[in-house]
Amino acid sequence: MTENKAAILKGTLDMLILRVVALGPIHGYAISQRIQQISKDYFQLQQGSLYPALHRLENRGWLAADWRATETGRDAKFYKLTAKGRKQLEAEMENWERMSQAVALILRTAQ
Amino acid sequence: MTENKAAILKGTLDMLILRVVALGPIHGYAISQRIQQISKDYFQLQQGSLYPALHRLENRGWLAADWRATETGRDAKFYKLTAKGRKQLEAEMENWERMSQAVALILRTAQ
DNA sequence: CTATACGCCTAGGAATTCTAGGTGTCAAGG
DNA sequence: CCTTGACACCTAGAATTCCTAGGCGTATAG
Repeated sequence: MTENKAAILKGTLDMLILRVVALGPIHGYAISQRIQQISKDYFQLQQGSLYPALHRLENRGWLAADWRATETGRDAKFYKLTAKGRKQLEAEMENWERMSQAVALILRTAQ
Repeated sequence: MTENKAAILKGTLDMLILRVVALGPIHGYAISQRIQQISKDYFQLQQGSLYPALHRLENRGWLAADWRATETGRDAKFYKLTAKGRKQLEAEMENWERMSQAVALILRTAQ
């Protein structure tokens, strides 16, 4: 039924966004393109997931935003990581490592 | 706030349960113990997550159950994998591999 | 006889992502 | 000129999943 689409695992999106923003100031629309590009088209982030997530991250003080013009002259909301956001990203990455190793333990348990 | 607990990533639980049941017929209570044990106490599966998940998997035809006695003489509901369940498990494991590799691409993007 | 482990269950809340809509600008092609 | 598509933002509500917090009953150890 729904096994065909590359949906994003719930709880992972925040980390992915923080990680991409950590590469340098970037606006929302470009974040989704970048995530898709870096993941070699595996992740296809929907706008209805993207923007609420960005507002959530901003409300929690992990991202800060300001409006600027893009290279092509359009207005866009550029995000950058706050100090809190950087700590959060580190924590989430560590947790991801431990979690995926725990999953690996279960998946690879021979018999 | 909630950064201390080893919550299970949403969407992962079904795969973990299917994988443990694939090791041989086992009842619900033992499944949660086994997941905790194999993951070296990383995952602590709550009963309020476990039993609804088991019913879900049974309804989808991935698990089949029957009541039997445990070694200690108690009644318990033993689950085993169906053919459909085995296919589902394989699909979910493949998907997990691809997904975690896509995450790794993003987390390890230099710069 | 009382606390703990075993073994099952449910209702409701919290959190996250997706579907499906909407707005407006600009550039390219017919 | 005019329509299509990419760009760039937004929201409401559905769907899903997991957790919290209860509940039931039996057996065993202290």
